[in-house]
Amino acid sequence: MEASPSGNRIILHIDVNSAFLSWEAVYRLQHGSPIDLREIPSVVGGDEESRHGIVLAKSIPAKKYDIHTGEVLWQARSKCPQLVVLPPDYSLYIQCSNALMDLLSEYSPLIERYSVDECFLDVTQSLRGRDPFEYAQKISRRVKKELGFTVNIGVSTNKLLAKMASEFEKPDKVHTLYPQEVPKKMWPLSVKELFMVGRRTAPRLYRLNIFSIGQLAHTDPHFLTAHFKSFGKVLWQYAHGFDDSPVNPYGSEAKGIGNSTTTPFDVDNEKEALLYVLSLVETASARLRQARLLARVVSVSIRKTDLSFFSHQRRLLTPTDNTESLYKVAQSLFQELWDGDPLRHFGVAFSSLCNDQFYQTSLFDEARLVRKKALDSSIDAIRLHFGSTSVVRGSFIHSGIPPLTGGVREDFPGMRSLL
DNA sequence: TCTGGGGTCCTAGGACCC
DNA sequence: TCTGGGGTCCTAGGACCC
Repeated sequence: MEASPSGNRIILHIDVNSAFLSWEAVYRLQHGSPIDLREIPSVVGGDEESRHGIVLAKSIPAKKYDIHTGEVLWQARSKCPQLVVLPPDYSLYIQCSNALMDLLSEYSPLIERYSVDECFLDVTQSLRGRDPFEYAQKISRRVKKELGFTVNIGVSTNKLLAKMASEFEKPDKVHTLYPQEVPKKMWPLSVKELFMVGRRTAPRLYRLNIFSIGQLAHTDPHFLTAHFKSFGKVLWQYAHGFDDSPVNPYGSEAKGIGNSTTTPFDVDNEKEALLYVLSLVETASARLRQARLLARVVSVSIRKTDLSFFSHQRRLLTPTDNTESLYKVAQSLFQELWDGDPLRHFGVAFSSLCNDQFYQTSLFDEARLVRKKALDSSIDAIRLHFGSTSVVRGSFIHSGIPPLTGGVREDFPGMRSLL
């Protein structure tokens, strides 16, 4: 293994243009639809009836109507009455995502899947003297030809700059953002365009008279740490384009597994609320077992009708993956958390995970635990073979509440908020 | 007319220990 | 009659990413 002549890495960031929407468009074209959704104002959006009605992805024509991802659908429609709204089809998106990752892995084994529609590729060793920009263009053309959708590719010497570069002009574009190009290409941008500057940090920076990424880069880092603590240093480094995080092909181990849901109607009684908590524990604990992990921390979260958010968590004496044990903790957490106000959202999450090979139990309750474990495995196996609704707890029958809430999906590495 | 669901990381404050 | 200081662990909340 030899380093590139300059000692620099070459990193690509590949980002599918309007991923969910492009994938829907390609699928429909392949199935005989005369319309390319990418060419008309269209969005993929959740179901409004059940209060999931937000924009998940938008076409470029929809963007011209000032429609944003995350916006509520009725608002998007008021901006564009002829807007076409499609329901999401996650299994299709996973297939498209996998196809893309398979194709890209041919260009380097150092591929890190950052989300369902984004990845980093370290091509330092695979370039063999070729020009990185042309190499990226070649990859991009092949994706378009073989998979039917377009990507943006950012080219640079680290992940941060590659990611910033892929955000430049869209769609179907390759951009470079090498360190020497930072003053010209990145510093003029608004500070809100910088990775990690979100809806809360941007206004705080404006109040400090910092409006462009260049101004942020030229701010005394001590001044930034005084205002933002350790995050101030991150902001300053990112504004300069400094980042030495590696492309990690295996992703890091999961730190937490959780499921949450917004309910179709406000929940105002404990019985119904606990059924939602149970249905989330069922799916989240099945994911835990599937990943062969045990949890030491259980947390329960709720959102009230005014969208205020609360959570309680508890550390267990012994890690477990047992549905019943986890539910008991979740139940008590919910009871100490809830003050009786109507709720619109529930969440259950497990963290402080450890490998299930070291499952240790006291002799006292070993027999009980073995039985519980056997029950979980049988139920998991039956659900796997006969469908997720083949075994349902009696308490859910006629309750109007789905017995399993939240997906037991193929595991994607979680999104890192830092690179 | 209220905004999904999956994550990661950081921080403040309190408990507790020596 | 007055309670210092350092360290660790835990919890709740808040920021960010897609």
